Amino acid sequence: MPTENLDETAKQILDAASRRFLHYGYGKTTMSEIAQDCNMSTGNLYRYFPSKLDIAEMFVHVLRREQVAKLRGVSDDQSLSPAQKLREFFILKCKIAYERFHDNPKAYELSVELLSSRPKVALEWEAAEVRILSEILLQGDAEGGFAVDSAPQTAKLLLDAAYRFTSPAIYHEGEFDDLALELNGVIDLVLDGFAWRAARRSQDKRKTSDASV
Amino acid sequence: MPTENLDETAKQILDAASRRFLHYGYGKTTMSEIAQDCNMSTGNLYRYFPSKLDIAEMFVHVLRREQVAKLRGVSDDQSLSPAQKLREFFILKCKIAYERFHDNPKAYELSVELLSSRPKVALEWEAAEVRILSEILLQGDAEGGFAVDSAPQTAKLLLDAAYRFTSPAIYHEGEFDDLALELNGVIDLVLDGFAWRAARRSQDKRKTSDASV
DNA sequence: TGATTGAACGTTTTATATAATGCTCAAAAA
DNA sequence: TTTTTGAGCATTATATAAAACGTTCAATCA
Repeated sequence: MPTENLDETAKQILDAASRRFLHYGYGKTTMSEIAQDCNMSTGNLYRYFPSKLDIAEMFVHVLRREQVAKLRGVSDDQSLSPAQKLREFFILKCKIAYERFHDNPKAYELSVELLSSRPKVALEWEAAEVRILSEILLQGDAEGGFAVDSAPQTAKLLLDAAYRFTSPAIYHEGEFDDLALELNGVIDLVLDGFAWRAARRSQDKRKTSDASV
Repeated sequence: MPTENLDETAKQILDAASRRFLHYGYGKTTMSEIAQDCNMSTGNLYRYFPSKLDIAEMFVHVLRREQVAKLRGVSDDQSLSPAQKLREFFILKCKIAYERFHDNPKAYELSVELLSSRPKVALEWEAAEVRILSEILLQGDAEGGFAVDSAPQTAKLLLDAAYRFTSPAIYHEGEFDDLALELNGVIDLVLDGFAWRAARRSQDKRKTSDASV
């Protein structure tokens, strides 16, 4: 579902719809308004998008791509250790969720509406994050700082543990810094868990090589 | 806010209200229905409870006391190690949230309504769990399996990490066993984190005692 | 032929009028 | 005096009518 493959007209529709979604929200923008903005009839919209909800899905898809790109940026940052990447990944994810909610309530509302009508989208989003996290975990495993059996499974586990801080569905009254502080506490503990497993693994190895001698 | 201190009449009111809350939900039971069940007028209800919401608060307070008692039972079980207690605590909390949602939607709905009108109640509930968890953590610290600096702070951290599995606000479509499996994965990692900290602490101690020689 | 239109259809949302509810308090009962 | 009552008030919920909306498709246009 890439934005690039879109027809020129489809892009125009998406653009007009996006402006209205951001300003007035999903429920308060009508198909005829979008059509008017594009100087066309409502019927013609359906030649480019199957439904209004599909326009919304494409809209959040664009937003989401920016987020995933940022998260991938953390994973690709060569100056960070795997442990630092893990921390930065979750702090950034937390920040994205926090700001989305506080700075852009319309986009937030739209995401909620979409996820309730299209649950599969949430699974795709999670899969994208699991992929990025898995890379970080495998790097940590290779360099010896972590010990990870199944990277995707462990990635999912980490997403679960950070859920409280990163879910857009949870309203946070306090400041972001307070939230980040608590999240860092969880990450500290998780990293210590990985450290323990890495230590145990190298200990096991030593035993095995001793036995084989 | 103990149930024992209640007037005989107040107990009768709470009893009648509880039956209706469970059967029809909070919104669908009226003060006049409660009054009828107690053979009294609506006005008289207000001599024993300040408002309908306060009856509801007392109702969930009773339910909640049972839950906290169960959780405390885990903490008091002498046959379990601190690590086992930690695991059982969260699995039980997860089970309570899961069953409340699936088996008793009316009570669930009531809790949601109460917590949105009375946010302080949620803080009290958390405080109760932090107290129980802190005891477990301190025991683990004393016996050497864990290393905990601030027990209440660490307890809150653990509640955060398990939020996804234990929050009544999150709907879970799958089976409980699947949920528990994932939760166990998080607990495994957390326990390894404690083990690492305990190992580091004893290592530091050795160094310190070496230096003092 | 391929693209576009806009009236028409069933559904959803909104506006409104009506009923019901939570709660108070002066009066009555105990 | 203390307890209870129930009509009355302001607010909330419900029912209903009207408007608006998403979507379709036969007709029109390029």
